[in-house]
Amino acid sequence: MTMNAAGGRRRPPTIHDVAREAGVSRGTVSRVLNGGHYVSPAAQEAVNAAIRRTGYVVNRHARSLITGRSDSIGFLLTEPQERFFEDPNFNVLLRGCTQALAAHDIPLLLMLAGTEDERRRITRYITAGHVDGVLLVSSHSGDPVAEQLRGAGVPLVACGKPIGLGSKVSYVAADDRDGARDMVRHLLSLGRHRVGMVTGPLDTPGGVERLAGYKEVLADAGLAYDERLVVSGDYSRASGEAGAERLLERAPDMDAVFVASDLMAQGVLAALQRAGRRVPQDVAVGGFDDSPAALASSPGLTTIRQPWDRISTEMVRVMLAQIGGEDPAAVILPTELVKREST
Amino acid sequence: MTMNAAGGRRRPPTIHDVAREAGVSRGTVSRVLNGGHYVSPAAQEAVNAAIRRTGYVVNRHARSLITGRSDSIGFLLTEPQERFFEDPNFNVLLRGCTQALAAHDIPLLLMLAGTEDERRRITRYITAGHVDGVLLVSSHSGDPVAEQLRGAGVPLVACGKPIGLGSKVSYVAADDRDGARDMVRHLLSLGRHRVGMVTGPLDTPGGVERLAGYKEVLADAGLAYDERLVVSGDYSRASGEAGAERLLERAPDMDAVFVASDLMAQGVLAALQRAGRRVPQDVAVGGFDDSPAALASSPGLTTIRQPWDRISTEMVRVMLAQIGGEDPAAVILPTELVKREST
DNA sequence: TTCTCTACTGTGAACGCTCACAGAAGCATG
DNA sequence: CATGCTTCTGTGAGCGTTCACAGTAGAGAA
Repeated sequence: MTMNAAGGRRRPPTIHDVAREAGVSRGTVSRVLNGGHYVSPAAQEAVNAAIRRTGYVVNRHARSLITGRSDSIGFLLTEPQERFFEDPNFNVLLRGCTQALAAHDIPLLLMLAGTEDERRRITRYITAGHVDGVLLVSSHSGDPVAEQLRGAGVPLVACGKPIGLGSKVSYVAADDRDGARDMVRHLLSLGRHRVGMVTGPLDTPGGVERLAGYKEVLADAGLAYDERLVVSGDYSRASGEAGAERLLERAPDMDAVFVASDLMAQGVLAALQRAGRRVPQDVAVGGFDDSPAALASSPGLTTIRQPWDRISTEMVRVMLAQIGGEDPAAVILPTELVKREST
Repeated sequence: MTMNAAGGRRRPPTIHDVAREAGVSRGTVSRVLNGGHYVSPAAQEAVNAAIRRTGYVVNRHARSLITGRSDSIGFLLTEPQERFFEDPNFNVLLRGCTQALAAHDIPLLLMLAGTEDERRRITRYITAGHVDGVLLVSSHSGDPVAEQLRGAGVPLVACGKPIGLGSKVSYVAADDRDGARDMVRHLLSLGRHRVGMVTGPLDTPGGVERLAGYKEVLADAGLAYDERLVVSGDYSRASGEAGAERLLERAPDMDAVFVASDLMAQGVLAALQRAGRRVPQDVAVGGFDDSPAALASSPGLTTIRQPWDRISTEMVRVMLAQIGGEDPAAVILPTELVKREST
């Protein structure tokens, strides 16, 4: 007596029911479901109406069984878990990818590889063909998981240029060097001459490139490279704090600092404030990422925006193209300077 | 000439291949795969050896097609996206659930419902039976998605007690009231008498319960409830900051404050420092959650630990029990006071 | 012996879909 | 009128499992 939904849990309609309802064959319904080529408008309409009437939704398992595709893709994070807990960039990227995939009706399977055990399990899961491809986030070089997946022929799209994986793996990245140049030019344009830098880890392309941009602009401006003005961190807040302390010690006359991530920049701000330096009056601070952390810090952080939305949509686009048989591709996206109160 | 992995992409072994290799029938292999009841030790061993030799992994789609289960479960977050970006608690919970599910070889599908459009899409996806159950994170009351899912009979386990969903939905929560009592007792034990509070949103059970605990302890200690000492926030950092400012204005003699989340407590610390109050000397600050934010703040935040690991494993346990046919259950877990430098 | 019971094993029939193929209909071309 | 081409449609087979059922063998009871 009640509607379908309540209690009963009756068997859901199949493609067969839809075909009968629409007065056509299974084949025609299937064709409508998959793009509608070679289907007459009349049949098209009849099938769509029948689908609406019956409330039919495709059984993905039956489809996958025959197509061999799972129509789902994995999001694999091989960073240590503390970084996942600390850095909101992951959340932004995760949300972007989830959304971009949802537009194609593809679910995202979350895979977090912290321990060695997890790495093994996840590798096995992926190489078993349970996902069609993997969106990879792993900044450090020599990632064994990525290497294995690539070897197994799993479509892979990395966020940021992966080190040591050859040209066979696609990636989407922001233009790190150009962004760094913009920021350092901005700092110089404020009349600062003692510009320090807290770099990212130098075994990552991002870390190297942002440092390269810094050096280039200094050279162009005729300023000598002073190694007392450069320390390196690991993108964590704590390393930013420690870095700033070292800089203040080694170069007390520093009047600006370019920090390779917003999270580290938060640490830098804290260290500067503790040391009694005013930001931006005494020391101007520029970050990188435009992560939510940049807005949350006080004063608001001037930073280089990574176009996270475009990065995630591009990752998904490249992934789908690759699953469709295209060759791996590299996409570099432009960054943008966002001025706030810290400079 | 090369091993299976490279280039070739040959057809993976099926249960049939394993059966032939082991000299038994498909049925026997299937029985070994599913728990091994009614299988002789000899056959058991032969099948396992054959599986190892062939590198067989089950085709989940074929299995799902016949069992009707998807063997995957969704993690649904209906919070606004800013909260997802700001609050590391979500990451902790997400990781916990991913891990707990992985132990059962069940993938986690991430579902983020920000816009109305996404809500619809996700609801359709879930009610279509593409997941076996949903782990739900949505603190606010009257969540229409949750209501619909419950109506459709989808197994649901919420994190935190859901409002307005009747008793038909399982949940796992920390003992908010007891945790709040512990914290306020701790603050009083330091000799403070003017203890303020920044509450969570009062349309959430967590918000209400933590406030109730605060009131209880004050009453037990014979202290009058002073409404100038209580402001409410929305768990965001910014609301903590604003709350602290209001408290300082309305009750300048405040010597301690209990903040209903660590994130808000970060904001409170910032506001206090800006107002020139020393923590903990002038004002002691206690948070709630023991989120990564508590460790990152300076001074380190005394807080009430929510047992995130147990919360996530319990959520998964209850979920699997429910899928297995058991009734919805409520689990309340004890909290723990973690002392750091802010008190 | 014969029967029953338990422990184990094999087999056919689904599950709901897509794909390849065959065929029909309509229309232009030889 | 046959032929070919294009557009559309229906049908059978099969994807890799699990499940129900039938059947076998061996042990113990009648």
